[in-house]
Amino acid sequence: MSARPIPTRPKRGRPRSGRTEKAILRAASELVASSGLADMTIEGVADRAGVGKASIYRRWPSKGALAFDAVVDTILSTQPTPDTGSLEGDLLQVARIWIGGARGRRGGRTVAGLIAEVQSDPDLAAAWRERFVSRIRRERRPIVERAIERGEIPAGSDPEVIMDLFYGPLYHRYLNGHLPLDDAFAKRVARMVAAAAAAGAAA
Amino acid sequence: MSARPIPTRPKRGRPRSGRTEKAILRAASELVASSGLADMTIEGVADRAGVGKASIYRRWPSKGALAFDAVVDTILSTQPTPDTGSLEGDLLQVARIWIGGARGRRGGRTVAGLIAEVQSDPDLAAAWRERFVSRIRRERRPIVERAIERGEIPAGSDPEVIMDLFYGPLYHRYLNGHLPLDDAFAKRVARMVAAAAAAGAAA
DNA sequence: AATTTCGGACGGAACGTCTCGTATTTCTGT
DNA sequence: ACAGAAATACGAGACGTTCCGTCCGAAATT
Repeated sequence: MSARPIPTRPKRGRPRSGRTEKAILRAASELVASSGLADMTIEGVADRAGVGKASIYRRWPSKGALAFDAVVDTILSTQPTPDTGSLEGDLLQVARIWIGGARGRRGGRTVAGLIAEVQSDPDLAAAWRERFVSRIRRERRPIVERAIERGEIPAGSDPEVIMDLFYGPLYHRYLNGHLPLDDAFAKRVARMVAAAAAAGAAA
Repeated sequence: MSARPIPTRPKRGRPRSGRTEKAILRAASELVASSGLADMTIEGVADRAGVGKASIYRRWPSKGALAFDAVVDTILSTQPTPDTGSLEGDLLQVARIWIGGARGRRGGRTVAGLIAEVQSDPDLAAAWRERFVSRIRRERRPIVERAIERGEIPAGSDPEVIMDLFYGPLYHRYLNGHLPLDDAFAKRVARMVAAAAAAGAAA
């Protein structure tokens, strides 16, 4: 699926050019940023990168896979895990960062485009889960664990359900756009999730 | 976007055939059910309906709009609003019905396909919000209102936030597929949302 | 010599537009 | 009242476009 930086035994023949790799990812990233993921095309990426299409298909199996690799690191690198001293405070912080991201990069539709892409491509869906969803949830897990250690919420609380209850509403408004994704919403979500967890409803 | 049953002044020329309209919607609906929304094509619909492509484009501006009209009524008609006597009971009932739907029709990916489609088409997104999201939320609103009347939750509780907190996690697992969408999850979501609302966190 | 790289050509699928000849309806002129 | 003209819809499908994913010959590198 993605480029493997595994240093394989040097084989015979001309080796792949690292320059080509970089140029493709860079071009794809730029095109997604300027035109949106839905309008990005493999041919467009090849032209901009000054590369043959075969060189792209040799490395990535589909448009979605390339877009994923071109974009996922940028998205992931922007969100640290806060430690404010309370569950609600941590959640609010994360929600604010998340909303900021959703408003930022190209109107924040990049992630929406990826989620859309993933709905009709099982392989890509697996990559999405493993390299994006699971990774973020793993990173945010200490928020719940610390809340348990502090005695804020019961020890048996399920971090997964708490994560779903927290991220679910954010993505819901983000993808449907039925109501604003603003700071007031961030506060309410953080407060409600913290309250539900404190009440032991996640146990 | 959709067929208007408004009795307009009869214009000159041959009127549109209601039979053609029905045939197109029926064919589109069948194709979505059998092949999935992503694989439905306008040409396929035209062939199956025994209709020219122009007759489709005369009525719907895009593939997404047609798919939406062909499918939305079927999805909406299957979900009554329960009244079990408690907020948590009502929410659990809705969650179970919702999950049942997500597992039912063609693996339940139809709604996922529509949400994906909507992410890159602003007009379709508006139709989605108005004719699907808002409609369901309007129908489910009594669940929250009754809970307020019963004194289960504070009078100032915001039904919209409660809806987001409830539906958000369901859609989150549905679209990402990172964890199972089962009855245990339904119970926990219902319990947590009810607990958060009872604690007055939605006020 | 072996093997992979490269840019680009190629065939295929689906899009959305357009034209054809025909059918159906309203409008206009007598 | 009636005939023709005008307008619009119809099914069928050709058309040009875009993009996909594969294939090809030549160049590059080991």
